[in-house]
Amino acid sequence: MFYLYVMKLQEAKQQFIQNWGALGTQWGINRTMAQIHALLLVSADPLSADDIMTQLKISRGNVNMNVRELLDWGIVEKVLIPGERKEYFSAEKDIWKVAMRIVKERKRREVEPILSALNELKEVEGDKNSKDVKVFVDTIGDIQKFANQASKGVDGLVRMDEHWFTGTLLKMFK
Amino acid sequence: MFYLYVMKLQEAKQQFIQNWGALGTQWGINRTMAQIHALLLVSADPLSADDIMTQLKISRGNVNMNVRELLDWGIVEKVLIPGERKEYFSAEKDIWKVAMRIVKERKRREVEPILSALNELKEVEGDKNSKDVKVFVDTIGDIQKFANQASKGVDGLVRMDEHWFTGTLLKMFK
DNA sequence: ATTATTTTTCAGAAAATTTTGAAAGTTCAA
DNA sequence: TTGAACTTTCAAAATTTTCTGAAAAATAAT
Repeated sequence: MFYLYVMKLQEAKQQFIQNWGALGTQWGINRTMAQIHALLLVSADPLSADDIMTQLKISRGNVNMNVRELLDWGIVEKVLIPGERKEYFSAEKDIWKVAMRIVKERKRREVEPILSALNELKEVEGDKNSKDVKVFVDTIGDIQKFANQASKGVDGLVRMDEHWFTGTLLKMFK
Repeated sequence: MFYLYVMKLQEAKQQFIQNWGALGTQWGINRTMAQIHALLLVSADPLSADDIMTQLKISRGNVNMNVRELLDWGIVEKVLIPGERKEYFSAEKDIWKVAMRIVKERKRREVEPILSALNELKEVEGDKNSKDVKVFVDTIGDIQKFANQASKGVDGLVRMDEHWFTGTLLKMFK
């Protein structure tokens, strides 16, 4: 009876980890990183590198690399257990915070660099009456305006979150 | 003099296409697809498969495959030019509409399937007082609630857009 | 029908990304 | 110090994704 129950939970976890990994892939996040995140999300207690290796059947190097990345994203943290030599890891469980972090980081790492690159492109020389030049300058301009606006929207959301969002709005999700 | 001007525009376009391709990659969209999209975005007139092949230096098969995908996403359309045998393609230039489409499609194709998969995972058998089971069920539940809420948010935005958003809010971006 | 033009398909090749595992590096207790 | 326990690094290997190009299929003109 106990055995049956353990099997079912493990099965469900496994299923979730696979799904999460596949979703990550489609969003440009490497499969293993998403799987480690999923594993930590559904683990009641922090896990060591060895635990992760065993559960996901992946190498030590792979665990190390991807855990470091998750720490960088700020959605997993190192947990030191008194009297233990090993490092343990646990994931932020508040899914709103996780989403916030990801959006914020992607903006910072990916959107902002591109935006500043686009800035330079507005200085195209040439006849402003040429259809080609006009379409180019307009398109770049529109993308910039859009991205800047979206960027501000994200900032607003994050700022709000830091005040009362988690306490108030999150309750709507519960 | 004319030559100089053409060079600069071409250079700027090239730059934009490369940037857009790189950004796409990081977001799980294949590089070529993003590049074709970028090329069409900054082209005043519709382009044929041959035009795209030449400008991006890629094969016919590659063009065909990725243009089909862009058509599927609904952000590029086929343009038939009277008296011409070839098919031409042009991109939706309203960047708000493009963003809307992408968000909507990603939701439909990627988020919804995962959500329904998560549904099945809530039926984990076992002692509801076990810490492991509790953490698992809670986490899955929170993700579902969050994703459902976000999903509704997207729907709302899309529905609004179909009424007055493009006409009204878009002006804020211009 | 026949032929010319254009589009689609898809197996194999190429490129890009991810993973491994062993060696090097750290850290800490004795 | 030494060495055991643990973490990090990174070149090479494995895997996954993307691309090519030629052949097949479709389409339209003659």
